[in-house]
Amino acid sequence: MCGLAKKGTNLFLITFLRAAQRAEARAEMALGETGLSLAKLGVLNHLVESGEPLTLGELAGRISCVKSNMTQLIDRLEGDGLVARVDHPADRRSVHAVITEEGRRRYAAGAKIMAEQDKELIKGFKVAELKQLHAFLERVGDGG
Amino acid sequence: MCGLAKKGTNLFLITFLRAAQRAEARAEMALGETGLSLAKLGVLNHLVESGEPLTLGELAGRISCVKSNMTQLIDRLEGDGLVARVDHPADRRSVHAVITEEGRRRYAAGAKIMAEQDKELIKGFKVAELKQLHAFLERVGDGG
DNA sequence: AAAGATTGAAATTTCAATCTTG
DNA sequence: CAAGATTGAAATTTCAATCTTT
Repeated sequence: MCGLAKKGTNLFLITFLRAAQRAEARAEMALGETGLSLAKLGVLNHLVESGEPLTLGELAGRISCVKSNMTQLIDRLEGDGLVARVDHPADRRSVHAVITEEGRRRYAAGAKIMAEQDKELIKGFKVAELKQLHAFLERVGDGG
Repeated sequence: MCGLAKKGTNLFLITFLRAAQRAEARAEMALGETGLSLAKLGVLNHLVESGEPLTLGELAGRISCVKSNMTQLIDRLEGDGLVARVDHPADRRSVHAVITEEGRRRYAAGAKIMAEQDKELIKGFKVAELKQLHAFLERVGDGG
């Protein structure tokens, strides 16, 4: 975790990014015991939620990373035994990523940890406050 | 920018981290024209704000990164001509980072861009809303 | 031995180039 | 030639080990 000034600026943006750095670092740390990273968990999440195999290009799009990164991320997940590469039935250029049983178990464990982290994060805030914050985040995350 | 699921979860944490990813990506992109990264800008910020040279260890602490990372970050900043290494006057184990004139100019340019990004980010929100959001972010960023 | 910094290697992500298939 | 995936190299950060000074 590196990069942002702790003090010295009063930009909302800096406070925002710094808070996210902390939250992300804690999440990554907590996920550590499952052997997952946020990136790996994200891939498993999409495979579970979609309910069907996805091509690497599709996954890269959903995760917002470049295709070559997905190639290597799937390499690692395959090495972990959490996904498998399968030929695309129709298009021989494409490759499907399929989640394994172990992948589902690991995803469940990771999702549980993330839910705990989430609970901790919003602890002590009123519903109205969270609504406001959520509205802000949605706008930012959508490209505002 | 990679790692978080776009959809499929309803965790506040995910929405939060994903929004921050977007904001950070935009900030890095905008900073690009100055040749600075958020990490480099953070170092320059601390040197400017403190008003005096800082040791690499001190900078690493303020930026929340490991010391070896600061060594290499200062290597790059020195290569850019934005800071210089100077012997610590009292302790010969320590090294001071000093900002150069060019470093100050570059920092000013970067800070201006960040201010613009900040303005864009908070555009459309009321002061009271921002105060609440800020309170949340401060708590998260402090380690709550 | 402890503190400060550095070095070399590992991990993750992006970019440019390439290879295969359409 | 365009689309999908991969490979090899560059950039950034962290970790482990080392070197110097206290």
